[in-house]
Amino acid sequence: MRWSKAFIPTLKETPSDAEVPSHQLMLRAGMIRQLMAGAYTYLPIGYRSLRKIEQIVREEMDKAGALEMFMPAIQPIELFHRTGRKEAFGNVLIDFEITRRDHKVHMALGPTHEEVVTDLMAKHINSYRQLPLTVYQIQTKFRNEERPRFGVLRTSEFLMKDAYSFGASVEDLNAAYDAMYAAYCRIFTRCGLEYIPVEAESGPIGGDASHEFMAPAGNGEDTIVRCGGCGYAANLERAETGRKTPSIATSSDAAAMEQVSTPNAGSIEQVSKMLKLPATQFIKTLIYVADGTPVAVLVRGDHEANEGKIRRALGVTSLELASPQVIEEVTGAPVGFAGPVGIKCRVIADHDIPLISNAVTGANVADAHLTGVNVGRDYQLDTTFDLRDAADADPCPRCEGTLNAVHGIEVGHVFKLGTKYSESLDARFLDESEQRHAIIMGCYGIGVTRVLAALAETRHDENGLNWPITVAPYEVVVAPLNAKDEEVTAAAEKIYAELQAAGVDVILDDRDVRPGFKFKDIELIGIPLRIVVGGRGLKEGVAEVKWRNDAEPQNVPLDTVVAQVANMVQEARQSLNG
RNA sequence: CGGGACGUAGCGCAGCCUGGUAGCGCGCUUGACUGGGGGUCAAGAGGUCGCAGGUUCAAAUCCUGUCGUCCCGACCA
Repeated sequence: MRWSKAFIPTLKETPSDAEVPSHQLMLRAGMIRQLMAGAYTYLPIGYRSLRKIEQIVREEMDKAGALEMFMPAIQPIELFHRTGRKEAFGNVLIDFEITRRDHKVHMALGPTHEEVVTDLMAKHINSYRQLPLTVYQIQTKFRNEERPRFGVLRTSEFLMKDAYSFGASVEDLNAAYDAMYAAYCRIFTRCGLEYIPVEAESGPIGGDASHEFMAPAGNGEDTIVRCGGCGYAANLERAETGRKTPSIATSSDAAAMEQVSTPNAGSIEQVSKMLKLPATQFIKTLIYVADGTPVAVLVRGDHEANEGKIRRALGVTSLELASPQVIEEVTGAPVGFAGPVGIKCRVIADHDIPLISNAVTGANVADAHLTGVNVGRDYQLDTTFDLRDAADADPCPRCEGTLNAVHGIEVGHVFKLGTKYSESLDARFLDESEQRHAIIMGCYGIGVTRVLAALAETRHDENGLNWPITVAPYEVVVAPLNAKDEEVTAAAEKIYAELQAAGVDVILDDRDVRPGFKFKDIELIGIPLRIVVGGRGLKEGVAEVKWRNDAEPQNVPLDTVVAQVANMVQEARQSLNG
């Protein structure tokens, strides 16, 4: 490619609408432009990078035995009714009616394709002999995000690779899942993206039925915890902590319990400000209704209750926050003043609760709190549970290490679906003994556009982007410093042509602009390898070669520069592709 | 859906409070010079001030409504 013939509208200044680095830099580098909130055009160099990621995904999917196909983005709403996902998706589903002759057709833009593939397989799979089978596609997905944000990280229209496995047994499912998991690791490695596979919500099957692949990034929307010691990593909702039940005894410096007036202050934040005591000194008392019975759940004031853990600790199936009426019945006070002292229902507490001496709690009286509340004396506990979200610095559940909370961007998800869709869409097969079973499914997604954004988000410096060679829009740029100097341009043209012939993805910056201008653009876009041909070097018979990451260029003789660069590119590719 | 901010040239912004001539930087066009880190000089082009209504002799400016975009939160199979 010749830069003079390319369409790379770089920006010197940062558009004010862009907040996060990936958005700012991709905009500035001329890779994307916004059409409206949550919808972006990929300009030529942005699309080149996107397609390179796509190709890596494709190669690894094929290698893992998945078969590529292509399903419609428009889907009949009826399929979503059958699986109950019209309601589950709610407003996220983009659906509409169109008129065809004399009748209306109600359809949706696919937010994903479980319904479509399962329907397809329902019609074509009859026998266990046709299984197992994994298919995939790379296609645009549509979701009406309530709040699109962070540029290309969260959009209403995005490119996704979605794969679906169909098996006759749990063994089939596990094999497909493991193959996908391994392929994902290779994909992200080849893309040069740092990633952490984490245990995620397990869904209907339980166990290790779901993993998310997270790219650690400060602006990531998800929080995960990870142990530096053993590598345990999990989604915040799912993460266990290594905390144990402490000794439950009244503190030796327990103060007298006192009731204080806290008019109209029902939240921890308000009371904390009023009493000038930190939230860590508070016991948060949440009233839930568990399988029809009210239960008080105690967590420390600065912690978040985890409903999944509470449900498991209680061994119940239904759990929801109690209504104001129930709360009044149990506490004798309006919402906001509940506490464990004298409460009229079962109480369960998080491990951290007995450790709070002289705690502040609601008084179970309107507009009043208690201070100096101590376990054993003022309220009783037999044992404690892990009832809250994991937090930074919690002990690891698997080893002696410590958990660290990190933000991450979800770039992939593998999920053991089971028979949820095959049951509702009647996708069944006959086994060896003519028994009919629902096909056992798995689904596996990669946000292709998100991988690109995550790379931009994590690989940049003050000068611009810094792409891994496998994803960069061009691997190498050849920059003649003076377009009017015939010797310089001739030398650059020669290098450019020979690199092309050597199979290197190269762009020639043949624009008639000053050197500094070229350097800035090249660094902003983040082309990994730069070859500079200038009058100065030419006199000595050398060109300058510099990696985007290097501080200083190295001089390479003109007659070997092509061979050397081709070699460097080859090695860089290999270090990622393996 | 709750809270907040912003819409003025392609981009970044000033002007608005206190109504009267639409301005700056970058970018763009032409020419000359220049040629190793977004260069200099000169001459230019480019605007329904988001949109609609209202107040006024007069509205970018004041009032009302509306649309759009961004941020925080809720939500995210």
